Amino acid sequence: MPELPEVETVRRGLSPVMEGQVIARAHVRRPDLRWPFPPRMAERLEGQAVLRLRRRSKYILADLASGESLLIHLGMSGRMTIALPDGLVLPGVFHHKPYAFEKHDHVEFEMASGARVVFNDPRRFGAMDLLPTSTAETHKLLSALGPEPLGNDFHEEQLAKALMGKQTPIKAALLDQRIVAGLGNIYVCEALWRTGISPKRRAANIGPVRVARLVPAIRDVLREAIEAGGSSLRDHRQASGELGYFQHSFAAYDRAGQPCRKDGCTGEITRIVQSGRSSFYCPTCQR
DNA sequence: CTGCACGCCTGCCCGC
DNA sequence: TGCGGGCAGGCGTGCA
Repeated sequence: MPELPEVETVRRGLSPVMEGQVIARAHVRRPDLRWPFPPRMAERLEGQAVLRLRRRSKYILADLASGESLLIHLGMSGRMTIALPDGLVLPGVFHHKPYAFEKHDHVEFEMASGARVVFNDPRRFGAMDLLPTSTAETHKLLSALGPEPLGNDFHEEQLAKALMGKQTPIKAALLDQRIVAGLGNIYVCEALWRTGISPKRRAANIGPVRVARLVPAIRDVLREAIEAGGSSLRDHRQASGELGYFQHSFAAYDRAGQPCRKDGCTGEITRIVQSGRSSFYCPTCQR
């Protein structure tokens, strides 16, 4: 489900109930998600203050006072939502409702304030792990990640170098988290539409001018999506439980058969399958 | 090394 | 209404 904008939306929503707050109790209702939880996860979380909530790519990291960090991945269908008991008012937290157990609520953090943070994930492709904060970047899931697309390490030279010699289609290259970290199927489709690049084009065969245009296109689409609270197709919810609404701004993704929205283009958005995943693009203006 | 298919899960939507 | 097939925002593994 969630790509960088959805994860960032969730992180921002959780921040007022978690940052600087203590996890009083952790309820872990099953032994695993995609992988087994780390040993004694609940005990290692209980009583810990959350110093900071960070995001790296599609991962959320909660830095704890113990010197450990809780790593959270939402997989395809994961949600983290806030529930507040009746009458509890916290600054910056809106649209809450009291907690009522729902199917697939696998993990809950009961904060000392009384707020609950609920991790729900029907497909269980999500993950949690505990790792030393000081060596977080060497964690197996994080060590090979490329630059943050909204950070300073993502720029024209970096991208040109990463795409150099790559015979794979640009669609697959941009989904490769080692090249740039955080894009998924939706935002790759959208960024390629914005730059007029066909998802089928070999990565190595994109000229320097178009590589340069990809950088701001990727940044813009991610920033706009974060601003809109992410894209809600099936699963994504903000931490408040509200939908995101960037899906109404899609130009390519999930628009098969509909007219291309580019000025002056008379093409129609087409769905193709590349390495087993849908790509949506306009064959007329994306070359 | 690269590129790709597959599996992990559940739920939903569509056609019959 | 029921049932089977296809599809879904991710990602690690294993294969050629």
